[in-house]
Amino acid sequence: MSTTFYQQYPKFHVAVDCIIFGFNKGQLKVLLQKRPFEPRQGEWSLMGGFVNRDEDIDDAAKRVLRSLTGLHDLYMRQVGAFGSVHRDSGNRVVSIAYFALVDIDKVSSDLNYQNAAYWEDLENLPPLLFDHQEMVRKALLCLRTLVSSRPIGFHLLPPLFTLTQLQQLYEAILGDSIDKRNFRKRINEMPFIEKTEEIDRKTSKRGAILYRFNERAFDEVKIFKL
Amino acid sequence: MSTTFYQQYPKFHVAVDCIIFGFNKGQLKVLLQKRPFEPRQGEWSLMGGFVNRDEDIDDAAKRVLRSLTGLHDLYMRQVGAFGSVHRDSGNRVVSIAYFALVDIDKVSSDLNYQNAAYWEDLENLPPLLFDHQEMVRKALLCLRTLVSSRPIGFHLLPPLFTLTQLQQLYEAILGDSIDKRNFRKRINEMPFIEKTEEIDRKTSKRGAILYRFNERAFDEVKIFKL
DNA sequence: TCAAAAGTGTTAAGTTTACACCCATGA
DNA sequence: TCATGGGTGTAAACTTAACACTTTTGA
Repeated sequence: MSTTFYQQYPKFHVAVDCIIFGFNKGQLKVLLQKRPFEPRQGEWSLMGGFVNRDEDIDDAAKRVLRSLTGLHDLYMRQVGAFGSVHRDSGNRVVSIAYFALVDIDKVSSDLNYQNAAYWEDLENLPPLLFDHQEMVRKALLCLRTLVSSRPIGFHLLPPLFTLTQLQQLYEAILGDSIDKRNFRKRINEMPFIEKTEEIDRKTSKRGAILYRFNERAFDEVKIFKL
Repeated sequence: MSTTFYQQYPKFHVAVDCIIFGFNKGQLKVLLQKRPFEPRQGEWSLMGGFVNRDEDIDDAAKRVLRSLTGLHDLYMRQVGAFGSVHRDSGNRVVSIAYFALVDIDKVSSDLNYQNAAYWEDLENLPPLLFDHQEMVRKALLCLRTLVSSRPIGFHLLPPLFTLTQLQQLYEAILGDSIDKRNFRKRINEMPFIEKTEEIDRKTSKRGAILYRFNERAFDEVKIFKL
């Protein structure tokens, strides 16, 4: 029987840990949790969970993300596996890190409250449990690489956004300032970023034009370009 | 006791699978193995192994790589975790894929023979076991991204190499042809690629200058640039 | 009326691409 | 002597970077 051969090898707990990025007031944020169980209860950590017996690891990540945000569809990518022997002081756990991008306004604050989860500025994170700091670092690298080649930033913004918001988002992700005119010129060349009729008056007296990401138009560009 | 909390969760076999890239005669190659055990014994697969109880996952990958190549120091990077429920038909196994770059001449052919391992052209791979095809695809994407931003190609070449070899290597990795003069111009601007006094006469009557990668010079460039 | 954010083009610098011939040598 | 792979520079196209003032309006 085939399982016999496998059975001589050790088994491990397998977990997922999620780096949930949000964006608000020009700041990139990460959703952190006060760890609700021992060991090291109360320390700041990423939201995680163990993989279930009949669950794909990606589905485990989706489940954890859903349980903390209430969101069913969100942008999520694997960052990598973390498997040092002593990375978790409780027991041997191999953990797969995922990052997710969410519209911070759509996240359920009830669920955040129930899970003792809080948005913290990426620039000013508290010390984190285990290797979670390293997971965040790698997730940010992943995000930077992706955002430079694909329009995924929209997942961090509300459906309608101003160009100033979009620019601040890119600056926050890339950690560098961008020339306003050059930025707007580039955006103007992207047919999938559409001007709307709406005006935002929250952040300026004059008001700023609201834009929208048109996924359909983006897919068309892809067809012709790739 | 802290382990109590963890114990309610399931455990899984955790494996590593290695995509070992080599380069010979203008072709990128992958080292494949005839799977030596059931289930699906005899099918083409990547070289893999289970993670040991007190072993980091990276160390497990190094061990597997060493057992098949005889090499202790090789360039290796994690590709990602693969964890679909039914990816392995033998049992539930979460597998972490790693790719490695080796100088094909330094690989022990005795060990290859003992492990029923063979170099196959990347362009012309046989059907592979489980999700190994997908692992190779992701590894190649990883490799392309890395090779475009860092000088890691040297790990696939002998210590001394000609510019033609180097160009063919880049062409094989990127899957695109490169203009010879533009390529050489770029290489010339890299102080860490050093001309030597040696001439290679294997591939041409006239002979070609052999070059060498100077890691120390590369590190100096890094210090000033980063 | 003024403070605060929105919006708008041009030029220079740098990078990338395209392209064709001579060289050295062993067979 | 000729076939084979090695080696070399320039100009055009394109991309990126630098830069400053006017507009609108609520307080």
